[in-house]
Amino acid sequence: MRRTTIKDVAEKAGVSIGTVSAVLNRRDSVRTVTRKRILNIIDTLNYRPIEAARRRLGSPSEKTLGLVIKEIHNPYFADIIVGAQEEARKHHYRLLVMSSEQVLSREIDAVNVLVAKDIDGLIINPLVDSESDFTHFADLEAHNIPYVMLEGLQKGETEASVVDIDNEKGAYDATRHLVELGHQHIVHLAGPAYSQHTLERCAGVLRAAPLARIVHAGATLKDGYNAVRDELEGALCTALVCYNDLVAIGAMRQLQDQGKRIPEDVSVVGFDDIEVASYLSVPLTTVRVPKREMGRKAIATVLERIHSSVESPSTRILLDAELVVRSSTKKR
Amino acid sequence: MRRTTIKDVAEKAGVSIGTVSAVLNRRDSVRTVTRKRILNIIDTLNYRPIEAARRRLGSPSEKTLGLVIKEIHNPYFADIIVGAQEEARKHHYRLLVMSSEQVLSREIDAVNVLVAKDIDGLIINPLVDSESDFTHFADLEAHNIPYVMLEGLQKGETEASVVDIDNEKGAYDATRHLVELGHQHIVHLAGPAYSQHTLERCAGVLRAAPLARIVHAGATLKDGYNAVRDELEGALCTALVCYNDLVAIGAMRQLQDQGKRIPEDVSVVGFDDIEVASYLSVPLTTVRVPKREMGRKAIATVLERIHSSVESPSTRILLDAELVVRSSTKKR
DNA sequence: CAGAAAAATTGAAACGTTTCAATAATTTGA
DNA sequence: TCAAATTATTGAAACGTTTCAATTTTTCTG
Repeated sequence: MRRTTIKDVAEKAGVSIGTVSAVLNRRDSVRTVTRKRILNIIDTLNYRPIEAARRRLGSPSEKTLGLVIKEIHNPYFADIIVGAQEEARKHHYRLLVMSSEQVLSREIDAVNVLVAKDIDGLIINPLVDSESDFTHFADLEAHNIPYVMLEGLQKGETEASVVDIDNEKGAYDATRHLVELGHQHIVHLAGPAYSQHTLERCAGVLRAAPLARIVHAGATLKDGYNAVRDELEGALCTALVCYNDLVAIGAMRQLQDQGKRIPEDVSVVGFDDIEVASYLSVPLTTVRVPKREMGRKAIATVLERIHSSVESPSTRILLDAELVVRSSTKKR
Repeated sequence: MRRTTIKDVAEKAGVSIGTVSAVLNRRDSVRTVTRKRILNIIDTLNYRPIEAARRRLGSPSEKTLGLVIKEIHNPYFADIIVGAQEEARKHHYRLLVMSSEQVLSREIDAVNVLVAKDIDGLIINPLVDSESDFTHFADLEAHNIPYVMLEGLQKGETEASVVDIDNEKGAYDATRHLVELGHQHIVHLAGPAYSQHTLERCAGVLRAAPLARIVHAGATLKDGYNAVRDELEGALCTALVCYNDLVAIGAMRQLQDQGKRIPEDVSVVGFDDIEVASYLSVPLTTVRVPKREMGRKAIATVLERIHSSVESPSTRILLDAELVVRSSTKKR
């Protein structure tokens, strides 16, 4: 049972495959009658060109971009995806999304698949990992596929552009807010080791409150819940700066389990401003990250690189993030 | 600046492209010395076969499956994706995810892209739409691409298998729970029109509580929030059955804004059991849907179809969903 | 209505791979 | 050491498209 090909169409229409191809590619050199006849047959035969065969130097197939995120569960990424999709769509590009689920081998794998699927550009939120030998980025460069990162990487090896917010400043603002409210015992539930953001946000917290205690937590609801349970046992703590909103929600749940009230007993600040943050019983004070905007900007940036013939220099675009004060923080 | 091809490798290694191809495809007919030399050169040149060129009858390229969901923002889908990814991985398949964001044209588009990218099978959570002419499903069939739906469609036109839960029963159980608690004024915040689940769940609610009032809401946080604000103005209502957990959370927020307590004044039941449901200040009573399991099962089912040579009959697999009682519901 | 100009169509090469029959090189056995 | 057997390599066809120069058909002009 063979797949229908352009040849079948041509045969049935009594024309050459060249003519069918011309119709397919909307070249206006085909007579209206012929075009109609061919279009008809395409329809009856339910023919669709096999994308894989369309490539030829200069005709880079359906325009497709790839996006590799760290985890599908975090609404933070959902927003980035939506923004990216919007922008990609606007420029008639398709977006293929893959998630590394915080495993480096999967990140590498995802990049490989995407490259194999012949994408024209890539957005990636890379994992930070000492194991990382950066070959997948080297591959991208070797294949001449422009890419943009949504989180800078330490090593200067890669020449990629970065679209992000100023995480240090965001964390500083959040912590500063607590300090101004009179908090003296601030704990920072820090993010996962595989994230560059973790480092940047720690730095911001410490700049605003040098005495803050840093506790390793993670990036998920459970991480926040567990960190408070395991690390804050009876510890002196009047305010929590969380790596992100999910961690904050998890932490709040555990705090509540321990009979502590928010914000009366403990103030909590999140990060990201995911939608649900404002729907909680105690609406969360958090740092609003322009997630969609980041997605959009990232796409716009790769697109620029794709279309500029000259080797554009790598840039670092930092969007604004601002503190949104709601009900989870209170004067001490 | 041409891309490196197999020819370049062959030339540099002083062998024929056939030999390089043999190495690439792990055929054991290549002498160890030759293999090593070629592998080396592949490495230096950073060569990677252009996937697009690998297709030939019988060698269907990198094994890839597609997954089309309705919206990226709902954690419900995140879990399905994770389950699907797990199962796909286990069988050495890759998963490409696209979201229709509740727009039919995008769903069609997504299917087209995926087909063009040469997927071997597809999982789709289809939009219900009167406009839908089902051509994209017809296309899948014409291209002989097996697919599985995560939500049945009314029309009997398509012969696809379905993996789902018994939504009618789930909604019945949820509502029955409220009835048993003595509630007489039950309102159902129903889902969006584009979802088959909406119909099924309405039916379940009405079977358990024929007098329940059905209010059109939607599937998002905002939908829940707005529905309660606009439709329940002073209406008699002691219990809410929500289309899903997101709607429930939105509704609870609005209820709270109106000074109502949960569950003392109003009991609320959700649907899906997304992770955050159990982290809320008032943990949500909800119907637990085995989301990962569904993702896994769906993949397993397409895979079966892909590998069975005979035309396997379409099946309808219903997984178990059960009510999880937490704190958002209370005796009247 | 002929000839020229313009428009439409054809046909073959090219894209980068895999496959497989044919050939070449190596190993084995006596 | 030689032929046979085995193993390794080659070369060309095939996959389904696009492209573009060459050819054919149609339209226009006087």
